[in-house]
Amino acid sequence: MKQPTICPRFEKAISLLSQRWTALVIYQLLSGPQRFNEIQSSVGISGKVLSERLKDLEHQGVVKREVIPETPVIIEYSLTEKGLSMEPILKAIENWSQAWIEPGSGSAD
Amino acid sequence: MKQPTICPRFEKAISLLSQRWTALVIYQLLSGPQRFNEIQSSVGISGKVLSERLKDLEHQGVVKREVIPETPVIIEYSLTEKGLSMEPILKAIENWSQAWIEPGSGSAD
DNA sequence: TACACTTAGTTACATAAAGTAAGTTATTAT
DNA sequence: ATAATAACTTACTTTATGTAACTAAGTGTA
Repeated sequence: MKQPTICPRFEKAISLLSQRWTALVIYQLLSGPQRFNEIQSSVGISGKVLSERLKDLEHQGVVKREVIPETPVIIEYSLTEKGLSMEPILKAIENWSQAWIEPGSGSAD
Repeated sequence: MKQPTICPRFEKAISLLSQRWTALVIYQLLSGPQRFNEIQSSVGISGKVLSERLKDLEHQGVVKREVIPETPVIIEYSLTEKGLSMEPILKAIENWSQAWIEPGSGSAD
């Protein structure tokens, strides 16, 4: 049994961010709207999982999917207001990583 | 092929925080040194995974394990300086969750 | 001393999540 | 018509988590 000593809203936010790849995908989208393959190759995630994550993030109102009826049709993913508001979190992680993680070591991939 | 558009230090920090339970354990320890069972019951993690996480966090210099030779012997886990310096991250998540997550809904995990 | 209880784990086995790679549908370039 | 690209999906394998029982050391009680 879990007795939530911890705030359920906080837990929910954590469980969102603790999903593998989610934070990285959001971070990537922070630099602007992007297409599926763009995100996939810059983040290094498999198509399968990216597709899952994007759907999930869409349902949670963090990411917006737009079909742009250009020449062949472009599908563009971007952050919603909710997603953009996570920037301070990602920046905090970035700052911490600059201060405390040494670059050279182990396996990042 | 993956081309790391993303800073390896940042990725490393993310992969640390994206491990299930890790952020919650650190958050919990932010409120002070605690014992194994205390963390386990407040976070709602299994002993097996907690043990793994704690070892991992120790290796990464985030958590410190201390054996206190009191009456029966107490094993206390606490954050190192590196661990304490993650507070802004957790606070940012907390703030975001207060602003953007509604408490009542679905499945947290 | 024997029996039960607590702490701090570990072990074995079951289920869920991720990775890999090939396949799909639509469109476009040659 | 053939090959290529974008955006996914499907099938199958590997890894991570969950569950629950078990261990070792110490303590409390009768």
